[in-house]
Amino acid sequence: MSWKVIEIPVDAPAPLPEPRVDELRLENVFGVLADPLRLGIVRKLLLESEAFDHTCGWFGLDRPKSTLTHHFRALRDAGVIRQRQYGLERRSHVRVEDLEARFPGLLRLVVDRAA
Amino acid sequence: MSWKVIEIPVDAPAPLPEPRVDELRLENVFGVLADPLRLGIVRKLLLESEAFDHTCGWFGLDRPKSTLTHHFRALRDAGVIRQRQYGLERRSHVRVEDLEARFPGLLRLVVDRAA
DNA sequence: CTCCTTGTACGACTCCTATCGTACTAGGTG
DNA sequence: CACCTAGTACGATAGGAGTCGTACAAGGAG
Repeated sequence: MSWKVIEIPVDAPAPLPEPRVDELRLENVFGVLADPLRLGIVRKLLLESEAFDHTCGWFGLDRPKSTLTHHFRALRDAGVIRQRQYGLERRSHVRVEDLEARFPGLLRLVVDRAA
Repeated sequence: MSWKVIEIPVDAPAPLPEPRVDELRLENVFGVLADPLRLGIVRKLLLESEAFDHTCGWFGLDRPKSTLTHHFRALRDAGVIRQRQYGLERRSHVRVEDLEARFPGLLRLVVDRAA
């Protein structure tokens, strides 16, 4: 993998409910990535995230908060991102290792061909 | 590629209207493959097609004809399959080379993880 | 405590899409 | 010609998903 794998501190909050690796289904992942806004979110996370994960506000998306909640929830339900609650903020990062293990090469497609 | 690339005779009918390779968009391909029925169609074509392409009836899908027309059209509009009219029949095959050129590894995911 | 911030929950609205019945067209066969 | 067959076209329906406003909950700062 050419993108950075995020390292989570051991004392980080537990992830919010999410599907296990063996529960990931290709139809669901395809479905959730078929939306341009969500594809852009995942792509930005893969390309620009650095040492840690990010809040919804970091993406600079010009949409109401309730819309963003909807999309981040969809991404988490499909198993594409992992979310943790840090006080006020809910931070997200792509489940790179899980997705790569189950669907090798998928994230490469997202990074290369999202334009 | 491990699946068979179909060879079309030179005197075959022209393909029905379809997007060019450079018009293929990842969101559209993801969207069209997010449907379980369509994912199954593409997977079956990749795994079981032999020397030539196939009619709608070959798939043995227990759905009305109008439903099948709808799904095959969606696959063609997204650029996943190519269709040619042979007299009465309309035969389909996956655009393996085009998809592999634009989204390398995508079809591998479909074949391996459609269960 | 009060105020601000981050994000959720709920509901409404709209649009898209999957499904299917029916009617129809085109090509092939006798 | 009549008849069958593969598939389209059209329309109706129902369910799902994207969008968003509003109200609300929880954490942090003063």
